[in-house]
Amino acid sequence: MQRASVIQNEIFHALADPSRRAIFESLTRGEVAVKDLTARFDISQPAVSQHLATLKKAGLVRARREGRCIYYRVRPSGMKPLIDWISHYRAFWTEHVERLEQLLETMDE
Amino acid sequence: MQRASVIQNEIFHALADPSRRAIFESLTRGEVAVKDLTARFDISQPAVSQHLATLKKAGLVRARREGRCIYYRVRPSGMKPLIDWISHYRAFWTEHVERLEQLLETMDE
DNA sequence: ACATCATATAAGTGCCTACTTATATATCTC
DNA sequence: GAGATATATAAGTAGGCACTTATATGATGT
Repeated sequence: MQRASVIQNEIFHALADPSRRAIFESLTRGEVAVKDLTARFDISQPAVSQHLATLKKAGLVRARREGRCIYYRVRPSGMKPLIDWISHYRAFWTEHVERLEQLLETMDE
Repeated sequence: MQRASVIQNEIFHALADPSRRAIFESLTRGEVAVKDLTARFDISQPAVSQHLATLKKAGLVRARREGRCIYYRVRPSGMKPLIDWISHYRAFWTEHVERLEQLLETMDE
């Protein structure tokens, strides 16, 4: 479980940054080249590359070179550790959320 | 959608820190007082309180005073923005993950 | 070979954050 | 009320991180 939590750290860290999450969300709509990502966001090209490197290290995206361009896309199984982390407490959510779904709002205050 | 993403920011930020995630995981096993959390982790009591304040601000936990102790517990509906964020790309996951569940490993390399 | 385009890496900088110690606030006991 | 316990807040600090500009690497076209 040590390895898993290290990966979880990297995934949570990668998704914690708004710019990185925005880039990731862009990629969920399909493969995008770095230059196109750079055009979409108001940060420099190196900043985009650095974010992509972080996402890649976390296993959330993959890269593919085609000529001069490098296309990034989401690596679907990369989300698994995040989903695993959530579903690790699935029993808890089930017990508290699903069963008392309609009462959640009143529970909050 | 602006409000939602602000909350998402706070949740991802809150869960990005390993200590904070460990504290949160402790709370999923039931209500715990601050002093007991302080005993469990190798950080100071103020550090624990600060982490709890961050989790609380993100809507992930709630506090209840009983005498001198303050008991923290998970706020179940606090996870909703995170689950919403993931399920926002549910179609994507469905397409790539669920349908090709057995092929994920081979897809990775 | 050279110029251009696309991306990554290096190096530097300012801000954020996670921690610390010290102190304030709140509750209980005597 | 005084002291003890439990927690929160204040203030300071060191390290990390997200950005920048500058430069290196790599591919294409002429």
